[in-house]
Amino acid sequence: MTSRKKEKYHQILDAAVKVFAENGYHKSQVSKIAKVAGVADGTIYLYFKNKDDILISLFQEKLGELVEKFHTSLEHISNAEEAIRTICHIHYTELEGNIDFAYVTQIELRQSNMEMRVAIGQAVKPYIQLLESVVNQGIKSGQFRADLDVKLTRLLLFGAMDEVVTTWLISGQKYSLSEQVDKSVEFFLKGLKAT
Amino acid sequence: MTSRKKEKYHQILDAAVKVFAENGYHKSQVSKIAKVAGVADGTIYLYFKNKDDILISLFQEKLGELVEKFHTSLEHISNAEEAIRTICHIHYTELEGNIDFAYVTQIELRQSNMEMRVAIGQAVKPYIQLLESVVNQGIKSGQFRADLDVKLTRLLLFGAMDEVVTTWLISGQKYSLSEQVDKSVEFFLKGLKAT
Amino acid sequence: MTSRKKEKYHQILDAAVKVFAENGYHKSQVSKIAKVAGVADGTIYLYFKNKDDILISLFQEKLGELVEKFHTSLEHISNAEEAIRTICHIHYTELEGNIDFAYVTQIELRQSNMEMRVAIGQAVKPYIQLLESVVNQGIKSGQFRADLDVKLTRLLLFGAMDEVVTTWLISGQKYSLSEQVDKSVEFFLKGLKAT
Amino acid sequence: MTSRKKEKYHQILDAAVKVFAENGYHKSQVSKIAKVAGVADGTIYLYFKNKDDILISLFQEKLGELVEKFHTSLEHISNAEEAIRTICHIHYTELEGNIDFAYVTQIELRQSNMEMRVAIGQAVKPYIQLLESVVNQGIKSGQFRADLDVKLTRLLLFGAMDEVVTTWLISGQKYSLSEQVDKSVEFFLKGLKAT
DNA sequence: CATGAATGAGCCTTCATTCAT
DNA sequence: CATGAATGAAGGCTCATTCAT
Repeated sequence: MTSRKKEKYHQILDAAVKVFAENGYHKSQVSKIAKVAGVADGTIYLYFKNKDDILISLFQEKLGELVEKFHTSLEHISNAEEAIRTICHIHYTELEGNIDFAYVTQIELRQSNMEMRVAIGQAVKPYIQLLESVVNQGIKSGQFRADLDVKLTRLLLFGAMDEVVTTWLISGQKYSLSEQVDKSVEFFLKGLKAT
Repeated sequence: MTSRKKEKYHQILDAAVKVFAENGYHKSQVSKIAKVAGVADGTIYLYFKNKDDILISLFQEKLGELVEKFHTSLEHISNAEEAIRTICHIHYTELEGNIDFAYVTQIELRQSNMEMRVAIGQAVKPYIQLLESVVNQGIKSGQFRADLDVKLTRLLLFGAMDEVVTTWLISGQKYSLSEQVDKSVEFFLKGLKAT
Repeated sequence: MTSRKKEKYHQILDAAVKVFAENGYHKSQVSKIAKVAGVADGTIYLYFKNKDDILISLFQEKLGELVEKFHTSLEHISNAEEAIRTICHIHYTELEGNIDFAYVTQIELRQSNMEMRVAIGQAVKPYIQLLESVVNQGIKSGQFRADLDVKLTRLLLFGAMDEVVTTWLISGQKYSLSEQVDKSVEFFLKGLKAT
Repeated sequence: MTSRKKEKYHQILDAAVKVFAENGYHKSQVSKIAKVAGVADGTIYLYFKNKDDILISLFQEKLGELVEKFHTSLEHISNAEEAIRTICHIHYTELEGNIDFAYVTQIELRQSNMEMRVAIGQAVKPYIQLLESVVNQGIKSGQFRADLDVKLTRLLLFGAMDEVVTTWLISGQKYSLSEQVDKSVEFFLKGLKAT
């Protein structure tokens, strides 16, 4: 029973990614998602509160998986520099490898009202916190500057990577996103300064 | 004649900033903007092609002014480090000082379809190019690392600042944005590394 | 299921005849039709593509019924003169007996754009063809002149009857339309000439 | 002064024929007519009460000229048969030679509400009366049947010709309209009957 | 659990008309 | 007489959501 429920739940989410990515959030009708998912319109509302909820759930679900991946990959990495590199690598490659999800994340998800953004903020928090813990770890180990403002730094890191992904996406993915990892990480670690 | 035209044009844009900031783009009726601007609904369409055009024009107009400010402020600054600091300072303080515009820029503007994002991209370009020229100048002067990927770096800088502003905005502006300038700039210049 | 669907479909068409006849096509709001039909505005669009489609469907539906009547009545009539008389009789009496439909047919239907007129032309075709077949039959039987241009004649017949109906309608139906049958038919058969 | 007035009046009417014929009445903006006429929007309202009035005036004006032509041509024709032939000839050739006006007359003019149709009816009246007088004359001279219902006959004649023109127009003017004169007149004179 | 027909609120845009200049 | 910027009423259509089956 529960597994069947989950099954349909994921059917709908999978359909939603496709439809949102193809048409954009506002131009995606719930009925279209239902059609792609192979369920009736009304069935959507047995699994989701409303259309917004589909987008939020979609994001939470997928981001949850992603954060899972981050944690798994970082499990045996104690070196902060290496951790930063790993995070950036996963961030870029995962989105590069799943353009539909990337599209929803970088473009459609921003088409949200204030309430939704708060919900989305909650979903992103684990990732932001992951960044924070890595920075903290780096400071503790002496690899990173002790005077870093951790709360600010995590934003700067996330924002920088986020912008790179979005620009790559809007450009039409004309170049390799994963090839930007090394230079991005180098910027994070060494900054702009020559010395 | 032309000045009167411009007058009404700006009346409408000023009204639009307020209305968009207060209600969000999709929940802002054109008639509401007209009311706030003190013109008839139809008058809007003498100055703008449609609702989207209001948002785009608004952004272009205001961002144009902002880029103007950047250029003016940078005119007598040849030091690349100082230029980065100035840019970040203006970026943060201008948006901190004009929350309505910040809101439209950081939140509402993202609620746009692909076509609009392209138009917006065009408007942001001058700013991105400004960042690029500063980075180039820093490399040339030897202040910045010669191996920087300029195209990537400008995105990392912009994305980092952009995220800081958005997060500050969504947090409810509970802290000072302009106080983040120094630490942000330090991150840009020195990166994460301890040495 | 299907019968219920048909039910609502005809509910809407019946409402449309009334509303169009009373207010004219352009001054008839879809919402008014919905109200009279006892359905929600949106329901209209489950059965019709748009407002134009209502008018076209209405015409096709009703004219279809009418052509049916013509065929039924002509089934056992082999005499061409009698056939002409029957057609004219049905044409006048049916419209006289259904003023709302007559109004829509003679007045509102003409308020259509070129695209609609093409669709309408298609619907009228069976009737025009009926006229043609009767004329052909009359020629074959020797009752009608062999040198008649059939394609032209059918138009002259239709146009003449059509104008009589329209004029009667615009006059405010101050006289009996069906009483015009004999004289009309006599004109068709004998023309103007004295001999 | 008056002549100048008339000048602009006709400028506008000429523009209106073109614009109505090209776009249809409902899709023709007053501003478009003004543009084509080379006057300001507001100027239109110095010469016409409203948009409807343009169409009606246009029709009255042009039809007046046409009726004038009818009268001139019929001046020296005392033979009723010949008169019918002349009328049909002028009716077809004039409209064939002025497709814009034909379009407005046969298609756009029908896109009118009840009030307009009454006004139009008034304008057509002289033509209908002309037909009536010819029929009367034919009866008096013994050329036409004495038992003709004159009021009905004039409608049958007008309606028949009108339909021929409209069908020719909608067909895309693929054949010669003026070549239909002889057969049409023959139908009017001899009717359908063989003997 | 699932369906899908029905609902009905909501809004951008057009354009005939006016009137201050 | 002429202008044309400004007006503002008006309505077709969409689509998220519901609920009887």
